Formats: sequence, structure tokens, C-alpha cells
Amino acid sequence: MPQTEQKTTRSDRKEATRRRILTAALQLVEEGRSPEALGLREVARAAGMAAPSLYNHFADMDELGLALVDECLLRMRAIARGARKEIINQETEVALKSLLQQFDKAVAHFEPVLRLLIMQWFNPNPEYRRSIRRELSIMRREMASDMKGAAQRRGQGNSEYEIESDAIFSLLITFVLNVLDMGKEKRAKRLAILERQILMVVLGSRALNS
Amino acid sequence: MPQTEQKTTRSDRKEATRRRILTAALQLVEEGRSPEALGLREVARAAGMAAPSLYNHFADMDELGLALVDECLLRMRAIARGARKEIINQETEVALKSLLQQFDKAVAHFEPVLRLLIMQWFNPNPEYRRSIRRELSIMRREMASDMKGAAQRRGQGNSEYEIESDAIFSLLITFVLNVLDMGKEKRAKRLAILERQILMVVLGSRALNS
DNA sequence: TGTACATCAGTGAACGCGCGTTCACTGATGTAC
DNA sequence: TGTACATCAGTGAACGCGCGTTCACTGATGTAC
Repeated sequence: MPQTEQKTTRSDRKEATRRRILTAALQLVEEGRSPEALGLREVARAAGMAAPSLYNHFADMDELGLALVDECLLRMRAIARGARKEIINQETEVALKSLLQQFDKAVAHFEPVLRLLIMQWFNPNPEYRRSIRRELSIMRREMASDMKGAAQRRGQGNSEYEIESDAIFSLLITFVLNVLDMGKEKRAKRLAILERQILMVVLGSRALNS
Repeated sequence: MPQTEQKTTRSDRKEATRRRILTAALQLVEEGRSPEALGLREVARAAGMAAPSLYNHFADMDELGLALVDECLLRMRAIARGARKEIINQETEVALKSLLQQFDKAVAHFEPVLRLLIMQWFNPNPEYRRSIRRELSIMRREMASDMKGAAQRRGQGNSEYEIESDAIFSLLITFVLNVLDMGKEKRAKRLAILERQILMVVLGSRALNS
């Protein structure tokens, strides 16, 4: 076999298997597995291998759980970023409406993943909490800097982006918390309320800084 | 024994034991028991009785867990109500500051209970979720009606109490979520931010309704 | 009031289950010479 | 290039543990007559 072809080394294949495991686990989550989300054997079965094999890739179940949470977080952040980029140069009011619609869609679509993340947000094991808090901070910061950029382009100064966008972020989070377990109609109502509330924050922030 | 003295009937004593169990469990929570909060044997030991005895008072552990959650919720609501009553006829700005300080104190004091409630808020078993959501609704409503009363006494009309107080409620909740696991200094910062954010909502609400 | 029986809160021991994890082993893949 | 050995991902079986729960039993309390 010529050297130029990729010869898949042993560690390559190992890495691939690791990914297969995580992907399988993620799929289990997305299918809405409830009972404490993920058992060793369930994940192994989904990945198509014997249970003890997982230990070739993860020291213990917490390591797998943490890797999975990181995977979910990464995915969420990517989506959030994409959504914001798409919106970035529309009118303010219009932007808000369409951003919220997109947000609502995303929440509905990733409901099981979000449910997992929320549960792990308060996992007794502090490593989970740290991972999630770290990622939340990052998303908060990104959102704040985006808002700052948008405001500057509009020529509006404001000394409290952080606080303002942080408030909006809080509203988004409680929206997610409230909306899991909700039917379509109630959900739509909630979304309308959320929109009003964000407007309140935006207007209030301007009032405070004028 | 004369009939006028209370003769403690069998069911009286049974009821008392039930309360003893719940109290013991609550105390365990308040001491900050972490691992999934409460095991059958732990609770039994804390209540000073053999494990199987619990089954004379609760059909299974979920029933005990739900009773405990209800207990916690009741307590939280009572405290919230007390705090609001105490505040009810002060100046607006002053009221906000002192209410928030009290809120912060309460959060710190009941941190373990809050942690339990938050975890059960997303318990896979939907009965837990329902209990907590129901209670949250009640607290939201109570808060809204208090705010409405206060506004009317000040002669300010506002068609969106619900939405405004709901936003503030959301901010309070995320404060709690963020503040668990936080040190004193960070916590104080967060409280200051929260105050600004609530002001934003209040001002924004007035702006929207003028 | 006294007696005979029923009720039932509480108990010690044990069960069954599912979980994460360990172990000895296999066989294909990589390495050294 | 061929051979002998080392590595190591993957496996079937089993372990240990702690959990909620069941069971047969006790003894004090209540009830009927």
C-alpha cells in the first residue's frame, strides 16, 4: 500500500470509536431518553459494542458524561452563533422578532438536549456545573459583544451593555425553563410575553442611560 | 382518664410520626445532603426509626419525595409572602433595595432547599415538575397582584403588570440559579446587577405603556 | 369493668435488581530485527 | 521480506454494592361484648 494513501493507524481508529460512542450517546439523548439520561449498557448497545469496551475510551462514566455535556454545549453555542450572524444587519425591531422565532424553533428542536443540560446544570458533581456555567458565561459574553457592536453601528452609546444583555439572557433562559413541558399554544403565548419583556429591558436600559 | 383531656388516638400518633419523618428529611436537606438528596435509610435513621417503617406512612419513596418538595415549597411561599407584606408601604426605590437585600439573605439561608427544589424542577418524574411549576405560578401571581396593588396606590395605571412582574420574577429566578455555587463577593456584584436590571424592567414597562 | 379478639405502627432480615466496574482472555494490528 | 514478539481495542462473565422494597413477626393499642 503506497504511503500517500491514508493508512488508518490504530489510534485513528480508536479516536473514531470514541466519537462513535459520543455520537451514539448524543443520539440517545436526542431521542429523549429520560431515566437519568444514560446508562453504561445503553450507550454501549447504541454504539454497537460490549459494555466494558467503553473503558478503553473513558476512565469512568462521569468522564463520558462530561464529554457528552461538552458535546451538547458546543453544538448549542454553534447554533446560537449562527443565528446571531444571520440576523446581524437587519432592523432592530424586525431583528428581534425573527431572532425570537428562530430561538423558539431551536428550543423546540433541541428540547431533549436542553433538558439534559439543565439537569446537569445542577448535577451534584461540580464538574458538570462548572462546564455548563463556563459555557453560559461565554454565550453571555458573545451576546453582549454582539449587542454592543449593533448599538455602535446604530450610533447609540450605552454604558450598560453587559447588564442589559445579561438581563435579556436571563429572560431567554427562563423562557427555556418554562417552556419545556409546554404545549404549542401556551408556548406561543410565552414567546409573545418574552418579546414584550425584552422590549421592556431595551427601553428601560435606554431610559436609565439617557 | 377524663374525656376532656386529649387522648392521643392512634391516628394522631401516626400523623405525628409522619410529620417527624418529613421534618427529619427536611433537616437532612438543610444540612446540605447532596447525593440525590435523600435515601430511604438515611431518612429513616434521621427520623430515628427502622427503614421499613416509612412504608407505614408513604406508599413509596416518590410519595415521600413529593411530600418533602411540597413542604419546601410551602415554606418558600410563606417566606416570600412575609417579606412582601413587610415591605408593602415603603417608598418605591427604597422598597426595591431592601426587598432585594432580604431576598439575597433568604437565598443564602435556604440555599440547600433551593438546590433541592431546582433539581426536582426537572426531575424525570413529571409529578415533581408539576408540583413545582404549580407553586411557581402561584408565587408569580401573588407577586403580580401585589405589584398591581402598589401601582394603583401610587395612582399609576399599567396594563401590563403581569408581563412586567413576570419579567422581574424571571430575573429573580436566574439570580438564584446563578448565585448557587458563588462566593460572597461575586454574589454581591450579582445582586447589584439584578437591581439595575429590575429597574430597567420597571422603567421599560412605563415607557411601553405611556 | 373485664376479657377476648382485631388492628396496626414498628422491626430485623432478606430479596431482587440494576448499576458501574473489574478480570482474564482473544485476536487483529503494529514493531523490531 | 519474513518471523517473533508486544501492544492493545474489544469481549463475556462475573463482582460488589446500594438501592427500594417485601415479608413474617411482635407487641402495644383499640374495640366488642
